[in-house]
Amino acid sequence: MNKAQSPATAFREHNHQSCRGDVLQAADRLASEAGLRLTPVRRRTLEILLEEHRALGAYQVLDRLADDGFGKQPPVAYRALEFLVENGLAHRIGRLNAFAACMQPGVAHAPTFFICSTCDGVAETPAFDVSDALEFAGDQIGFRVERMNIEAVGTCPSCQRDVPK
Amino acid sequence: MNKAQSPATAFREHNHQSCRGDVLQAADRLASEAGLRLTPVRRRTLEILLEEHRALGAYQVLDRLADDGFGKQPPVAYRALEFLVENGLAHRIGRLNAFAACMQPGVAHAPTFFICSTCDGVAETPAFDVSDALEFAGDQIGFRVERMNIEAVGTCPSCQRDVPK
DNA sequence: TCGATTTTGTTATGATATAACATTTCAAGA
DNA sequence: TCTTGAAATGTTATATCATAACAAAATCGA
Repeated sequence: MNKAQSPATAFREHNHQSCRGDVLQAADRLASEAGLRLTPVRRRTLEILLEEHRALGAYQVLDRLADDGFGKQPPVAYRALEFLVENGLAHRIGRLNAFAACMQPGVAHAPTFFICSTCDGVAETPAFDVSDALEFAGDQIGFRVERMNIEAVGTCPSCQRDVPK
Repeated sequence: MNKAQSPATAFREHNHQSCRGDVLQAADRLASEAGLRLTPVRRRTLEILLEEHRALGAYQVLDRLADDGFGKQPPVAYRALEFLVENGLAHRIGRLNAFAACMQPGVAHAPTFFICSTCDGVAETPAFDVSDALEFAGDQIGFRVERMNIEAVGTCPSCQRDVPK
């Protein structure tokens, strides 16, 4: 497990330069292996999501894409984001109507997010227990689970320190 | 545990008339105990959500409220829905930008939803394992969980029968 | 009853998302 | 290498979801 894959890197001091690079590299590898077309807009979109450990709205992404000379209309961003989500390179966070890069690309997992309501930081952890439990709960009622969305809103360690309740 | 509270009633044959009544009754009791003002718009909004085991968008709710002589503008619905959500009588489903009545009002729980992508049915189950696991995962990284949102999208038992994969 | 507070309603606007279609790019087979 | 169909990109236009700001009415306690 590399640095980018260890749990909750987002909320800890880390070399973000390399964390970002790791994910991007994994995405490139994945793309060439799976025959995905990680085109310039798509790759740039992923880079944008990776710039910070935060979820970005589609229009924030769009602004940056436009700055870089890509199209200026909403579908440009939505399509790139949709591609990334469908191919497991990013996740949509329902609670925020926003998107975040996947920190474990290629590793099968149900995305589990911890969203800090103070700093808007987003951490993604493997949390297999959680997804297993949800899958099991589905089985119990005969529900075939296809996708899951697990989100916790609260306060991250660093924001707890800043304003100690 | 009454009928309305048993897991995944939504996906089973049941007397919806009474299931609805049970929840409404529990809401009334809760309101008088906690001093909540379950006013006409708010109560009607809850009734509307209870009419089917589906999540409704705010504008769908608004249309029905308007038909009943309440205000015709978005804030009317959003405010009533917000009140219900804040007081645990309804939940917002991020994935759908929609709202569903809480089927276990007054019972402390993290809402766990099973959303059928075929029929749009929504079941809420207690699934304590899931929320416990999520809470635990939060502890591990020092994240203080305040609210959670757990959603699974897939196919409900009855829709699996109709179109057997 | 009076005054403060909450609730309801309105207008106006902001934020998020997609449909439909034209143009360009790309990759695979002839 | 040329052709051609599919995929990707870009545009316009519009749909859908959500809230800010303020006025009027209802409610509740002193």
